[in-house]
Amino acid sequence: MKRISMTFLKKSLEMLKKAGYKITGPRRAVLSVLEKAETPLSAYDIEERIPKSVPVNVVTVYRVLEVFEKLGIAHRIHTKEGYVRCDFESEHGCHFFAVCDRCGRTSEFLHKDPCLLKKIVPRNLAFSNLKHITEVSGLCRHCSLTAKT
Amino acid sequence: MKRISMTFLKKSLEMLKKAGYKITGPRRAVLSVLEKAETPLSAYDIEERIPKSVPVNVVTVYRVLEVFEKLGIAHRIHTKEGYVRCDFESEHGCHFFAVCDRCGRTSEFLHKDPCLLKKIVPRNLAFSNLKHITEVSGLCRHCSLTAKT
DNA sequence: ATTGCATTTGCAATAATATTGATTTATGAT
DNA sequence: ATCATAAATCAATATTATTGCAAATGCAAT
Repeated sequence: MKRISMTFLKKSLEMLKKAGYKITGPRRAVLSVLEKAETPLSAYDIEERIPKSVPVNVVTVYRVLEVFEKLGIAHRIHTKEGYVRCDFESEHGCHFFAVCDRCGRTSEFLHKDPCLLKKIVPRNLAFSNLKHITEVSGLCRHCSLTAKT
Repeated sequence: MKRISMTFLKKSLEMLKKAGYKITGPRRAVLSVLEKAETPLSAYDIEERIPKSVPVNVVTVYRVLEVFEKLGIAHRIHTKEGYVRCDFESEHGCHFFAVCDRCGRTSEFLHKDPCLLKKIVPRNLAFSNLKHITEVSGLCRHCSLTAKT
């Protein structure tokens, strides 16, 4: 059976249902904003981008994002404050987000080697449960071409 | 000539001078707090730990930290909100901070391979100027032994 | 020691971000 | 169509961060 790539929205709704969460207006609205976003958005950013015809309270946005993060629908970027959608491309490997220091645009990618982090962290630190979602930062292609200094 | 390992305080003061910044009471006070800290501290945390005999305003702490981060004296941890001191152990290699998800204790370490990050980020992302200071998180030894679920 | 002066600090006000509890509303299952 | 329950809203408050400006401080030169 061939694997069919699903849209962010469709897959997200499916994940919500599966986890027993209800499909509500605010959740749809936030998904829709995340889907279009090119950079990480704060809860307030998201609130602003939701059509005023169906206003959603910021507090609600916070709570929706909390659920989304728990389910792996959205990821909270720390390098640059804000949330971005997850892409679900694969279940395996090491999950990374690359954040551009200049424009903030974020790219998600997977490294095929799931043990990569273990190689990075020195043995004597004895860290376990290493997070598979990690952020790195630098300059994206566009910004490194137009960079000054 | 033999390399002599310097204390955090001494080296920091030297760095400030070299960069043309003045050695002031608040700056000494913040350095002293960072030196003792075992976990990342917010500006407010730091303010609290400064002896009330020579109080330093939070706003000042913010500004001091800003300078420290620019000079590489302190590093702002994103995985866990707060600042930690830098250790200056070496100029080369890849700089990492490992943050414990449970207790927040932070360890700094270097990976001898300076190009490690380039191996992680896929070529087609074309990120340049990859930050040499990166954070990873997981459970430290102590916490993984006493962890529940 | 004293002076001059740029840098740094403190203060007050405000902005931005995040959290809570109580109440109302809307969803999904029946 | 009804109903139990999850979710959304509102208002209030907490936390974290930023700004402009007047006053104080560090430090180099006298």
